[in-house]
Amino acid sequence: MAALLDKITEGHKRNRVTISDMADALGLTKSTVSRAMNGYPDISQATQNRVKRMAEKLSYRPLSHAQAIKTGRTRSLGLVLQLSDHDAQRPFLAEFLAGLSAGAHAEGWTLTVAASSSTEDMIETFRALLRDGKADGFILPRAIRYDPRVTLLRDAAVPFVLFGRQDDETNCAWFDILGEEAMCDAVRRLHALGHRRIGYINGGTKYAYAHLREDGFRAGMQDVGLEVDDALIIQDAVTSADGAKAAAALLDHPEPPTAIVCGVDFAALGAYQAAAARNLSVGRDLSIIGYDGIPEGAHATPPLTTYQVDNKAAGERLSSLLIRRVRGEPLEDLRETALASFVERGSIGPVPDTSNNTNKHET
Amino acid sequence: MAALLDKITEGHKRNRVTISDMADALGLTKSTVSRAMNGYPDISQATQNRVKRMAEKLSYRPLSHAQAIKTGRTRSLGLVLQLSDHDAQRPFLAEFLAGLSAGAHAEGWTLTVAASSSTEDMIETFRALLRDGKADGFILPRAIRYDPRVTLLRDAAVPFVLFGRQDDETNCAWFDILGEEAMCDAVRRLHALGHRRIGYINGGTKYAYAHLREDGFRAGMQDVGLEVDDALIIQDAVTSADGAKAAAALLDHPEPPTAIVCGVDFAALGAYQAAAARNLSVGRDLSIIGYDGIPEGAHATPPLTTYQVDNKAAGERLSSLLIRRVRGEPLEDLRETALASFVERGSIGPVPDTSNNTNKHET
DNA sequence: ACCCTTGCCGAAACCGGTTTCGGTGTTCAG
DNA sequence: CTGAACACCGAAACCGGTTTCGGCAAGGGT
Repeated sequence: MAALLDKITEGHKRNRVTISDMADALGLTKSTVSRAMNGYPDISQATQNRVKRMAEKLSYRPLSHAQAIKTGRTRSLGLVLQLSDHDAQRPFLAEFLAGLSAGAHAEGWTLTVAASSSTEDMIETFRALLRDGKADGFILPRAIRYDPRVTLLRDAAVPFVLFGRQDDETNCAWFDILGEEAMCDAVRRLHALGHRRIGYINGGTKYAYAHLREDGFRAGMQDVGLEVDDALIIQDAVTSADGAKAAAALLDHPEPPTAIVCGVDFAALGAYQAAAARNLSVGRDLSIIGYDGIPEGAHATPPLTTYQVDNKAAGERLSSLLIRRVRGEPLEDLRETALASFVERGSIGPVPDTSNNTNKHET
Repeated sequence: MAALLDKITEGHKRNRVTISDMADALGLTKSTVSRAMNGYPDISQATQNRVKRMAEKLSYRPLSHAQAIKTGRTRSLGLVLQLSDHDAQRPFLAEFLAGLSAGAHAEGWTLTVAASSSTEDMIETFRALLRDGKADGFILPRAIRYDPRVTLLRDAAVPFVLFGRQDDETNCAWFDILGEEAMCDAVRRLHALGHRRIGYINGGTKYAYAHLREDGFRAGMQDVGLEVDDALIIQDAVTSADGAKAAAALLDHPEPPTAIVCGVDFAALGAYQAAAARNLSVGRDLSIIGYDGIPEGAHATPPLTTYQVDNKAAGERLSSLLIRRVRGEPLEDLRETALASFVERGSIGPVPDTSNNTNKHET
């Protein structure tokens, strides 16, 4: 009889300890246990401790679905990916997810992800997740300048946190890596190596990061006292093909740059091709600095000097921030930045001998 | 008064239509509505239709958390990633997730993902997700030969579906791409081009796919009447560095192969390097075929001939299979396969002139 | 005409929590 | 000594569903 019962309960719900079990074990009522678990002030400290110790002992954790039906919150973070994004943030995704998951797990939260193809689709996806209470808040990767997701979620009064800074920063929580500092630093380093004509290949201008990085590049140029030649700035290179084309344009300039800073590593790798096509040796004839720290860069020849961003750490921070946001902390306290770390490899070097610089192609 | 009420309800739960609203609108009770929605046989067909039409009209969807508390199921698929995996299935992840998400969304399900670093961690992650009812079943990417996840989940009587085939196929639902067919086909094509000495660089032998693909390679060799020289088979190359080393070993063989088949594209790209280091022109002096269809392959010089797998479609199929599994369909009906599609690019060609084949290095 | 199915649905309990409301027992001022 | 304030907890309603149980009416057999 008892065995039969065991078998039945085992099959479906494995003897999970419920709040009633807790109440029985403690000689209290469900309501008291609930309020103790949630730290309500009208439960004495002594009782709270007693309850929490018992929870520990019985390894009781309130079932999030059960609470959700009353509270509406389910302790889960939402992430909707956009495949149309350039390369679907491919290199980052695994690490980024790992970070998000780790940050969520640390607080006992989970991560629900959805993918969308179009922007329309994306909005619909948000709506569906919200309507079904599948996410208490969202992480918004790859901030766009005037991000439609932000207006959508803000109107719906749904918590979110941006990865990247939006134009209208004041109204959101965000985490970002200071790409502009990296770009600025890149210029300084190149200047220290003697470079005076420095080109810049920017990333996708629809994204917020591109503008920031360009600003950083310009700031660096100003710092070292160089004037920027707008002909040496090219926009919207996010793939290696884009980068090759952009670099080609720079190198075919009457006064070509001796160094190129790239907003994204893929573009930098494209620049390698353009250099090779012109018989320029990267690191000697042409210095290249990228940004992102994709693995392909390390395996290129010569290995790409770049600024490495820690996407796993970013994910962790974002999870943490969003959880705090859902818990009600004010926006102002929920903004963090981090720096990308410089990784010096073989793709930069001192400026080449300038005597026959313009005819370098014939070397 | 009414306005105040509106404001309050709006803030927290946006006037979601509940089962009681349905009951009122229809003049039925909650229980009838519930059973009608779930297609219970003791509700007349007429009433079922009436209820479902009304659900459509009011756009009512039962709240999954609310049902979960009684049923234990929440209409969500679980996916736990292992970062330790070679390159964390990096190239595939975005597409794969998109497919999973699409497949889930089509049935009104969602996807919750978690990441784990170690195997221990992974088991703990499964447990946590199950204990909190965050997933009704799991998708298990990258099948391992004797997969610990399989035993874990089978013991716990939790539905799952494998991406890839396990050694013990009879006990699971799975979806897989027939990599062995691709490898076999590769050999046939190379043979048709005149190649007689063909090397094989396999992927990670801990994974199930590697054994299957090697079998496919051997089967192809047998098909065309070639004997396999075990010295021309190298195992466990999953990165481009691995591939370069493996290919180097093959090319330094006294009787080097004129063609190399690779179990994974990354290894194939590594073989490019080994070829370049020996002044062999890929596509002329040495033919290379890969498998996976990573984007890097298309941009290599020459572009890599490979077998493209559609990871998005795979994800969709896996979601669908798992959902059916959770709904109770028997294992036997839940096995599907697909083929990778051959993509001919520049990395293969007719066998080079054999007269000075062994001295090719000096060319 | 009577009983027994069978089809169909309502009433109410239940799931595992949260929250409102109220009722004790102390304490402390008057 | 009384009354009010306060700290603390129990009783019960509630959230949005599912499920068990039972009741009623129509149909079918004798």
